[in-house]
Amino acid sequence: MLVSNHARPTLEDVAARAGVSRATASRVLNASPRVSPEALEAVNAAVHALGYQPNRAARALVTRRTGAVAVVFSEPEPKIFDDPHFARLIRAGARALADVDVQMVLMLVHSPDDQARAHRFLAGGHVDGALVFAPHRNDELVSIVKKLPLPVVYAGKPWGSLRGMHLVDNDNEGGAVLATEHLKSLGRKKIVHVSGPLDELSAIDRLNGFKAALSLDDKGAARVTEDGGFTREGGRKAMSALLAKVPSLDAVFVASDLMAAGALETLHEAGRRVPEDVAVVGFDDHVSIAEHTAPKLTSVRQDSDEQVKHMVEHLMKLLRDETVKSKKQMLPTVLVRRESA
Amino acid sequence: MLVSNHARPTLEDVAARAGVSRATASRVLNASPRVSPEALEAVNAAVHALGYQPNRAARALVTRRTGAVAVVFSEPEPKIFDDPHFARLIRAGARALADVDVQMVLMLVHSPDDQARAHRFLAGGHVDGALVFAPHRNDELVSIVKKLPLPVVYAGKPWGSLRGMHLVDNDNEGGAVLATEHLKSLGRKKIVHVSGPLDELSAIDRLNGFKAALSLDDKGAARVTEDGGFTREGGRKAMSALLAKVPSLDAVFVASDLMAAGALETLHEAGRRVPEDVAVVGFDDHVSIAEHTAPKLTSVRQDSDEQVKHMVEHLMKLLRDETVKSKKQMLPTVLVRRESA
DNA sequence: CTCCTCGATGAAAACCTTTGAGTCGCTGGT
DNA sequence: ACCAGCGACTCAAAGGTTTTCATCGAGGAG
Repeated sequence: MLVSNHARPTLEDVAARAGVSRATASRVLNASPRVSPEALEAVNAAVHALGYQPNRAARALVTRRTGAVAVVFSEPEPKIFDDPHFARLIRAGARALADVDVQMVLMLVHSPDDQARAHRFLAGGHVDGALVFAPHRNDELVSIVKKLPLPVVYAGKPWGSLRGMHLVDNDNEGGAVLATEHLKSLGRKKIVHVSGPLDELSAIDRLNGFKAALSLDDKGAARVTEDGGFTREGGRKAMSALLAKVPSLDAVFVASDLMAAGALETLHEAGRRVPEDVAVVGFDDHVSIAEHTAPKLTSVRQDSDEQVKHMVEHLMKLLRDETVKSKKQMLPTVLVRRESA
Repeated sequence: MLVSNHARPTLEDVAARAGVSRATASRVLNASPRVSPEALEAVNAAVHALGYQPNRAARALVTRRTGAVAVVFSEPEPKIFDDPHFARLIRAGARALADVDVQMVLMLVHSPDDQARAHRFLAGGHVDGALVFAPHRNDELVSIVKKLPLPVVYAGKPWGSLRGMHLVDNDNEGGAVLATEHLKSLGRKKIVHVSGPLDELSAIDRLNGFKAALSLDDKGAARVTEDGGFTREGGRKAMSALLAKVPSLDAVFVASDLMAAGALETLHEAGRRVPEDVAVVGFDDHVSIAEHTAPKLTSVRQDSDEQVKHMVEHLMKLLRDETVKSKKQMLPTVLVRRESA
């Protein structure tokens, strides 16, 4: 009976061993309610004994479902991937998708070439849906993806019209308000801001929160804000510029931890003590950064794991039920106090 | 998710439009030599006109090939993923696999649970092969993967017997020799070493290179070496310990850039000037780190992009021809001089 | 002119699963 | 006794591609 034939067992084999038809075996595997307890048990036993694993291709062929989803990062500046934020998102995606037993197909798109490839791939029906990370202004990829008849969930707000889109965003503006209010509550009077690149909506939202908390108009904000480009080096430079523009500053809200790390270095070199002379609040709460700066960084936490988990959850809902309507989900942010403010 | 408007064209449609049979159309797509020039052109035209894309599932069903390969990172300490090295490898993998038009299925395994899942997945025939990154000693995953009838290429030497394995390694030992010789050539007399965790062979190889260049035995090496765990924080601590153990040190070879960044901070705090008092050489040549330390870091370059590219190439060879024999490939390393040594 | 060879092509089987339609044996109502 | 209804199952038809084998026609050798 036990044939150690190295060919993988098929559903037919399972059915034969369980003494039922292929159809019944299939129904057991798909948890159909219309099977008797005996059949169910017999089939399960056979599956176990044979170590049966459904053939994904055959299943995909008939269900027209691939059991895979694409995770797409659109980012013209490949070096930004050095940001630990990126690693965190990938990690979260891998985990969340594995949990629901779907394959994660990772796509990194930088060049127009990559865009074309992504277009071909996504249009080719190789995946059931996609998670898209495309933070930049006027990203061609978003227009491409929008036209596809493919369920997509975005991370954050992509640039452009949001009509009919599904997305899970962090409350960037709220978090920025939190940070700024905290600095105010410490009695700081000259609060400045290192922003992210203003072609990303998350950076704009954070800037807006900063402005709102201080009741600043555009002009006022411009006087106390510098763009740090979401890089460590950018954070250094922006901080230098701010020290020059506003020598009397006593607090700074930095729109990312990576930039904050750079800003701290600049402040240190300039002889300003943190938090005594200058209070600093970051954004992201990247433990691997925030816990290792000197002093440890107070930061606004956005839970990327949670964000990705929600994205996956929502995409699965979309895949099950085509009629889910457009939905924008907003995740709360919270201030984590450490030593820098 | 298919839209009723435009059902995707099948090979049948292409054949009809080109006025040939499905078989011939298929032959064209698979670049079979046995088709007439006219047929070839007609089919290509039809493919283009219809925007035809082969159905992957159907193809997989008959060829018993999935067109996907797994990229597996086995790493008990999830936080290590914050290392930019990880991001770089993923990026390189995504690119290299996309170039040969195969899907990359990313698997991150931390826990025994993850191992079980990976086992099921890899044994389930869901991929044609795997690229495995498993640097740690006695990694259970390696034993699991070894038993699978699945073509696998390893990154670096996994722990244990290498019989019959395919791998692409960097010349860690040679690079370490390079670094140490360079420090010697600068006239440094008291050279110490911050190693990686000694449950990784790459760390051991680098340590061995260091020992070889200085003709040290185990005892001698122990006196001038500290384990920095491949983390920034570990680098700081190891450097402190070394300063205590060998106050007169005038050079240090650090087994990774991330650790070197930490070591530089410690040296700075201790008032040692780099490179005047202490010369520092890192390993990895991570531009995003090495270019942004103060002073800029001299480092041993290992080209991860190249490594991954070779891994993919070799795996593809394995997939085409089952009879390729076991092969260990070694990639050269080279010293990149900047300011720190 | 016939017989062969050979290259290009087509018909059809095979890959493995899901699923709608049909079958079978019971129960319970009339 | 009969029939409707029902639950549990089986049959067999897709689903789109590759590949083997047979066929067909043309051209060369005899």
